[in-house]
Amino acid sequence: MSASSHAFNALGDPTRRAIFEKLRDKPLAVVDLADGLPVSRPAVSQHLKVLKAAKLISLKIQGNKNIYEVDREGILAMRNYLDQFWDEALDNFKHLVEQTEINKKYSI
Amino acid sequence: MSASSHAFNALGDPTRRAIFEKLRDKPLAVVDLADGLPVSRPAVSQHLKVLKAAKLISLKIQGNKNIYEVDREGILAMRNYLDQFWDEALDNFKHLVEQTEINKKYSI
DNA sequence: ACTAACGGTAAGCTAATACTTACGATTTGA
DNA sequence: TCAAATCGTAAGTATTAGCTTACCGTTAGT
Repeated sequence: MSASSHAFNALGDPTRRAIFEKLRDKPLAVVDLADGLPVSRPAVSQHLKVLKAAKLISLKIQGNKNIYEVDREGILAMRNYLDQFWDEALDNFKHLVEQTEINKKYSI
Repeated sequence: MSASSHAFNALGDPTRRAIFEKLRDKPLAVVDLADGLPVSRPAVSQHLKVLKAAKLISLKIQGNKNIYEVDREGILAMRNYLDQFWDEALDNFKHLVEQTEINKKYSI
């Protein structure tokens, strides 16, 4: 099982995408994530578990609260997967990200 | 329902990913796609329907055979979605693809 | 013309999964 | 210290979705 396969599966669910999109702007606690969503908080917790396993989000515990934030590792895995099907821009893009500092730690 | 949501759902299934990956190198007919996969040919047809709806593949009918090939539109939709969560490389990449001929028709 | 190959769809079954409620552990703050 | 808040997990249910077999229409080739 590659890393990207978990990620595609994770974002395949509409509720998980909604959670993921809530984290786009800023990190949020579980209660804040559940707020406004049409499912219960335990359901959100279960989705967070899947997103975390896919390395699409990461967790930092702040006392009482569990703060989740976007993790680029899962996103990068999906991008690399998609790039296999992408002829024209692929070479140019790869050269670009090789020079990008933030990506070096993921060793593209 | 955005275009990318269908695409993530489509690639969330391992059998569909296997089908999609078979099309990475060259277009294939349904029988050729089903060959080697652990599911029946009708199952493959059903998966192809989902992949096509997600605009990840397209179809050209050649007489007897239905030839499927990778469609960049769905891939591009997913990339654009993921770029929303991608701070650093985003701006540079966007400038790059704007200059890439093949992408202009999708109006990034 | 007739047979074989290709492939989409329908019907039905089964397994996966998203959801709920209930519970317990930890932390905060009054 | 004790009540309230946060959040993960377990158990159970119900819907989803992927699979099979059966069937039918179209095209290719003899």
